[in-house]
Amino acid sequence: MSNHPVRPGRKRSEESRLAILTAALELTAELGYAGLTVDGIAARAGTGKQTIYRWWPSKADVLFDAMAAKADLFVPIPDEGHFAEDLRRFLTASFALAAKKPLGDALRALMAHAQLDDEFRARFWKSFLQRRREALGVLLDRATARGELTASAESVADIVFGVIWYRLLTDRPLDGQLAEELVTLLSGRVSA
Amino acid sequence: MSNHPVRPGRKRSEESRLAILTAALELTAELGYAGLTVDGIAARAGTGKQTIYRWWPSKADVLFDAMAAKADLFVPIPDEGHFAEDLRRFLTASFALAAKKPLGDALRALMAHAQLDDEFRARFWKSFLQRRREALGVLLDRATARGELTASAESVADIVFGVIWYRLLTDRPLDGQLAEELVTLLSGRVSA
Amino acid sequence: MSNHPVRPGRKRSEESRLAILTAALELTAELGYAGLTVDGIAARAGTGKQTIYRWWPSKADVLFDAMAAKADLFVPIPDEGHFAEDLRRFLTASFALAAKKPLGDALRALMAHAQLDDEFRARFWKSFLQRRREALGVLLDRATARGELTASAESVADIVFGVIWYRLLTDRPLDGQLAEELVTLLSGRVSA
Amino acid sequence: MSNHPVRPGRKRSEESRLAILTAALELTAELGYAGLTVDGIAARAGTGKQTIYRWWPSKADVLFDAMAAKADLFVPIPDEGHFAEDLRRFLTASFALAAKKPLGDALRALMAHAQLDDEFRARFWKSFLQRRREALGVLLDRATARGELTASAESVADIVFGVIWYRLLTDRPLDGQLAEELVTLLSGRVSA
DNA sequence: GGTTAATCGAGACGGTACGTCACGTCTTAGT
DNA sequence: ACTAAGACGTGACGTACCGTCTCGATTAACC
Repeated sequence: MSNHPVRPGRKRSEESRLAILTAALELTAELGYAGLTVDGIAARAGTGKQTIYRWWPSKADVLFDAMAAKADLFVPIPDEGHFAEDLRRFLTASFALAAKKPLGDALRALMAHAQLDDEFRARFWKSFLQRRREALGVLLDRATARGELTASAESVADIVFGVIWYRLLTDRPLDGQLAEELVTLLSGRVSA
Repeated sequence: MSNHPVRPGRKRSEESRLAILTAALELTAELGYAGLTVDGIAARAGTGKQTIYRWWPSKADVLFDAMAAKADLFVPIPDEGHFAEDLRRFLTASFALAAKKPLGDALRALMAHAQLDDEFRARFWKSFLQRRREALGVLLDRATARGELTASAESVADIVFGVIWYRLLTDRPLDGQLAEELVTLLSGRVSA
Repeated sequence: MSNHPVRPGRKRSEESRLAILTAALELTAELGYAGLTVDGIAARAGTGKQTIYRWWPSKADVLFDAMAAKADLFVPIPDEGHFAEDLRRFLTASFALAAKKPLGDALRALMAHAQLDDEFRARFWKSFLQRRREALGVLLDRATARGELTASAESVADIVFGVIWYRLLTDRPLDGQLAEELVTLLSGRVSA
Repeated sequence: MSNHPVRPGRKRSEESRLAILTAALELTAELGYAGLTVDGIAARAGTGKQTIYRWWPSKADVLFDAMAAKADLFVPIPDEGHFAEDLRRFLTASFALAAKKPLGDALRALMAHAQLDDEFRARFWKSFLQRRREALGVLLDRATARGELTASAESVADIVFGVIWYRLLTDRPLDGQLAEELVTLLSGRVSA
């Protein structure tokens, strides 16, 4: 009944898995995503290249796993009673995530890679972008139920993530003022 | 008085320049940006690779020049009397641009490349992104003067371009409904 | 006890090695050394260029190995009892070697290459020219012991190889008459 | 009747001709023949590349002309009364030539180039090697008339030039002892 | 306890594209 | 006609990574 039928043979090395993820993150921080190579990861991790190719389809997937392992990418937002505060918290958490040192750069790189590799694009959408939308969706559903939204949930999501990604990709910081203006605009409330 | 003092030597070949730009655009359409190579451009254009490297720093710059040569990237928006209509026209023109066949894909690729190449990122910002912001800026200045804006000009620009790029990069179409919601939200007016 | 401690990793491909040597020799015969390129060898051999660069420092080294593999470059001369006959046999064997079709041309090319590449010059001296001198040295030692030499062993070697190379490099055949005159002059004997 | 019919247009620039020859010699001395390029000569000489290609078939021909302009390549040997002394003087003059700093290296390079370029090989033979043989030929004719030769004139020439070139090409100095041994061997005389 | 099978590190392999270099030719304006 | 300057098409260079393929060794489940 298990989907992990007991197979003979050596088990996957947890040590190698971690070494690879660590190496990927370190190398991205040191050389940038453009300087990240599978050979480089393998060398740094003390691993064979095959071990990487066996478990990840591309170096972008390695990097994504590495990020997911090091950071909480999907922070839940408790119900604060009204959308303005919910959104403020969501934005604050998201801005903090993007500002974290190797994280913002890595996300930019993954979004870039997604434009060049159709298969990764699909995986990135499903495993990250869509899940982020769903996290925001929880807030939007609550707001919709309360009649607090000034635009369709779909558009609000596109505005929120659009602004975040646009600032990230154009290398401009995500500051508190922007958050407040978004809250005001999207919740129909004046900020505190 | 001329900034082109007469220099000796053979003049740059206009024929080669055009052949290269055409080849770059064709190959991007046929193979995608990932399949675009300098060797490929040179072969298709019937030029030497050196001729490409002599005049462009990277294949992304070639592609950008090719796009700029084929499409009007900076459409001016006449004063329609109020911001809602100005913005509607700006969005319609921008959405149309992004939907044009090889153009949207090329823009996605250039934004991606900008994430991997710092020098290109600066050039792309100056020669495209910033100029697009300035085009929108004209509208925003008019609206500010009339007191029509619901948020700071800076944030409005980030929202407009953020939504456009986010939809583009996540491969989802830019539809009329989105435009109307943006107009309503940002101009404080109910759409016609 | 082995000087080949077991190393991990895939073994060097004997098949590729042979294909490269064969291709190098064929292409030299077909196009001349000037037309011999690493790209060409790799294409003909069905290998990657890296495989060539991994194992040989230059195309001249490839060609030398190819020659060494196909021909007996260092024929031993049995003791014939007196230097005149020893030398005659050495010359006959050497002349035959130089006259063999792709061999003479290849040797000319390698000597030429040695003039343009200091590192290859050193390798060519050690792996070919010096070993040829040592082969002749055996004969000269026997002759010295018997008191048959008309000049110092060093000078005799320079004369023998000098004449061979000079004729080769000036594209003039090495004929039997020359051999006889050398034998007479250097052994102090009248030829049979 | 003149073989220099008066032609219209600008005369060949003597200044450029000299600058090119000087540059060729300097660059060969500084970088070695392998580092000698037509672009380099033109840049150093302050000349267009076309001017070089108009007057010389290859960079080797430029270098040969440069050498010929700087050194007396064909020193005549006065009749000293007997072959031994004639030969000694010829060898001394030749050894000195080969030892002169940029000259020996340049000669090595030209001989090498001749192996890779059939047309240059023919020109080099006619304009240098053969003329050197003729210079020696004068001595050999005198010796033949006096019955002093120990081998055919042809073979003696091959031995003399063979030894010189072989030592030169294998980067070993031409010393006085070698000269004496050659004199002894070829003139049938004991050296002074 | 031997057999079978999956994994591991290492590293060689066939490829593709890179960005550079030098070639020899052509074009320009000027002498 | 010749010159300096320099852009051009061509083709080879040597390097970097790619993703795949042996190797021999190690580790686990199965018989």
